[in-house]
Amino acid sequence: MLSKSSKYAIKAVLFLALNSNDKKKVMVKDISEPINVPQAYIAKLLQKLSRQNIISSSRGRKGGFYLSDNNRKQSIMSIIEVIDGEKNFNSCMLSLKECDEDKPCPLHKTLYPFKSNIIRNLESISIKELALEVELGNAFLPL
Amino acid sequence: MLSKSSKYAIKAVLFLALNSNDKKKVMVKDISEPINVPQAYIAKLLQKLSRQNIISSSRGRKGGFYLSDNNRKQSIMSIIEVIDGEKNFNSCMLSLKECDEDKPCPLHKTLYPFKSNIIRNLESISIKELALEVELGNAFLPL
DNA sequence: ACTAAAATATGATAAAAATCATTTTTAGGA
DNA sequence: TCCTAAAAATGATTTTTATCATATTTTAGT
Repeated sequence: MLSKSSKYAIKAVLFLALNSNDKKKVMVKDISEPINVPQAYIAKLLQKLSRQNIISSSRGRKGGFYLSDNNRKQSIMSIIEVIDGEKNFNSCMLSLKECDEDKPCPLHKTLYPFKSNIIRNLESISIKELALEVELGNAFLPL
Repeated sequence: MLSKSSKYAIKAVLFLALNSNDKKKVMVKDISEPINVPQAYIAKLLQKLSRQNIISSSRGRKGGFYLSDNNRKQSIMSIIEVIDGEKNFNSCMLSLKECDEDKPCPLHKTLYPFKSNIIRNLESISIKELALEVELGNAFLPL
């Protein structure tokens, strides 16, 4: 469903949402350790997200990654799109090229409604909202 | 979501549902071509399915793959389980080891209901039922 | 029995995804 | 200005997934 990379990225962004702001930057090694993802690997993902303005970064001394207020307004889907390139979600369950309401694959009718709801949710939930759930103790981010 | 292998396998099984029975066996090359999957590759998948009694086969002259009446009663999920090994579906959206109702990951609450419905559907739809949809012209199996 | 046609088994190769290592650029502080 | 700490860039390696190739067994027909 989600690639490992997307999962890592979401975890890292949530970690940043909870532990950073424009005054308080966090460097990769202090992100990679608590979320339990190899440092060099998460660094690459963060750079990609930063280039697409999903997260912010500054380099050099006192540098690090962080989330601005604007960053926090982005949807969870935007993270996935940057990392996985949206292909995964929008494609047919059986990977038939031509699969839509008119010419649905055998699984389309039963599964598409659910899938489409998942997509809609991921598009509508913002980083900020999701982080709030963790702050309120309604959700957890272990390992 | 589904691995390429699972998708191939489902297509092949549906093809067999539509084009074979215990009197009419089909050999790999006559399956691989219409469903557009490399012959040697689909052969491996079919062998795996055959070993787990999802489909039937007989070798030697006049041999081939086919679906018995019992085979057709199997669920679509059973195909996926044989090929992918069920890991993919039952795991948390963020791959956290500990993620359940008590200690949900941030995406659990919003997405689990949909995912769980998808799983339930795949478990309840039989091969026969899905093939019927294609026969009735309600669903298509192109490419 | 023999042969040819089929699945089955095994292992090799290729492609993609994930991980690791090294170098370069940038910016703050002495 | 120069040193150092950080991200950014680049590219190499490993692992997993997908694909290909070859040999082995089984079975029907002669």
